[in-house]
Amino acid sequence: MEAATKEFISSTGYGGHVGNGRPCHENYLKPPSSPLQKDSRSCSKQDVQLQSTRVEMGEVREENQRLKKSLDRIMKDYQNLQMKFFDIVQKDRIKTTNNTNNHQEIEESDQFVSLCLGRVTHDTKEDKKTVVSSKLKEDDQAKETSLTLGLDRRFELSDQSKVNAKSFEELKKEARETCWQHSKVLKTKRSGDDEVQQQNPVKKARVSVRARCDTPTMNDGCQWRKYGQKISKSHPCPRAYYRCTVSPSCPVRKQVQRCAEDISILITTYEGTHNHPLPMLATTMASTTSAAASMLLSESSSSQLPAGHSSSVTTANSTATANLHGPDFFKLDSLKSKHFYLSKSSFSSSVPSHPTITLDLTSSPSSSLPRFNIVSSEYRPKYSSATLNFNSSDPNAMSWVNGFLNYGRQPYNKNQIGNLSMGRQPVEDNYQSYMHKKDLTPQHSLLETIDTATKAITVDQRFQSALAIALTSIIDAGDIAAGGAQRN
DNA sequence: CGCCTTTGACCAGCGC
DNA sequence: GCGCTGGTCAAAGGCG
Repeated sequence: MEAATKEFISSTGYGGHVGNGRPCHENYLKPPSSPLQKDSRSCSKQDVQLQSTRVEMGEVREENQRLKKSLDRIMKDYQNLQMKFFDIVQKDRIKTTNNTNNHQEIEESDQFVSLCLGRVTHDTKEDKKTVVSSKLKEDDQAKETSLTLGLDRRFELSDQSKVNAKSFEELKKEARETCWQHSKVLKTKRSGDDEVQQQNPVKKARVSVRARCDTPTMNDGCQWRKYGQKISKSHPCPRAYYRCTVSPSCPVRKQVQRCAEDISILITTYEGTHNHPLPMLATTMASTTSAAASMLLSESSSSQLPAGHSSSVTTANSTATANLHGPDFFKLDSLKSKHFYLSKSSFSSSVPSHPTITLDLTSSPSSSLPRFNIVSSEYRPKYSSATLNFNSSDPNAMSWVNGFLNYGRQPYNKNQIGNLSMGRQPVEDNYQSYMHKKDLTPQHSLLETIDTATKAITVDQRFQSALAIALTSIIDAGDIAAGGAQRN
């Protein structure tokens, strides 16, 4: 906060240093250089200037105090809103869970895919599945504090299948545990997966992230090892295949490819679920992709249901809600608002592929759309795909700078780049966007408060810079406190 | 020496 | 059945 104030002062030119770098009070306290005061007119002129500078300083101090107070208020409102929103989400989750249980009776062989990105508590499974083996429960408990990234396939088994749920899940688990440890074991695993595929031909859901990035890959906080590269005829840029190397058994993979139209845009596609703790940055990224995929999956499932039935992706949603913390909170829940982000008519396509959702984090000068709007969709049969657009002509748009995810306006201090400097303002914009769509009147006054503050912020660039630094310092402090600040 | 990237080969799925 | 394509393997070589 102090740093913000100082920066604000210096950037506004109201700084306490005048000309020679000495504090101004030193200037006007210093006796005139000439004891004879031969130029009394210039001296009085100086006095006037000093007086006016003093007055300005006083005004700036008051202004800074006001800004501090209003910033504090915004932060408190923000936290309150988080808590309220969390309550709403929990209630929604309970409702969805009930609907899902009803749905299970109707759609016996329905299958769904869920995401468990970020910090995950697996107890939500127990809410959904009536038949869960004790072994799996133990396994889930063991993983309760783990972090996962990627997409986790889950299968809603038919009643018949439920009878064999244990053996089925055990097969899956065994296959996962032995994954990539040995080539022969790998083939065993793949054959195991083949069994799964035969029973459930739906491919793994993917989350594709489009972002401007000047490095070969985006730094998403994870360690990756390149295991292949392909050049396709239809695409001028090669596609690189990476797998997560944080844990040898981690099944998560990603594909990285430059956009054909604009090679400055990097398209990263994630697939799979991390089975190991993740660094903070990766968790943040995971939450973002999780939210997107949750929406996709939610729509995918609901699109196959009769009207009136809610999505069967409650596992994904409830998992996601368990991860709510910080700015991701908004994204997760905003994305879950299917009424806003996806239309059911969108899901009709013709080319079979992985269900894929695209997060467009590129900033396009031609776009004036608000963030988190869908601008285009690449829908495929059975496996829905969608594109979320974070585009904006607004410089606050998210982007990858030097390989690091950067939310919001570029910080003045470039050292902050690696810290995922996710400014509150864009988050608040997202939140407002969501809230306006949902028309949640109880928080309306709070929204107005935030809206007013947001306008004030966006109008005054100097305040933006001061605020950005202040907020970044808060976030940094939080990261340090959490011991999770990861810089790669 | 271990880890990583590169790259040609291989395999499976899909369309014709 | 054939060819194309996406995805993966694994040997070879580079690098610290």
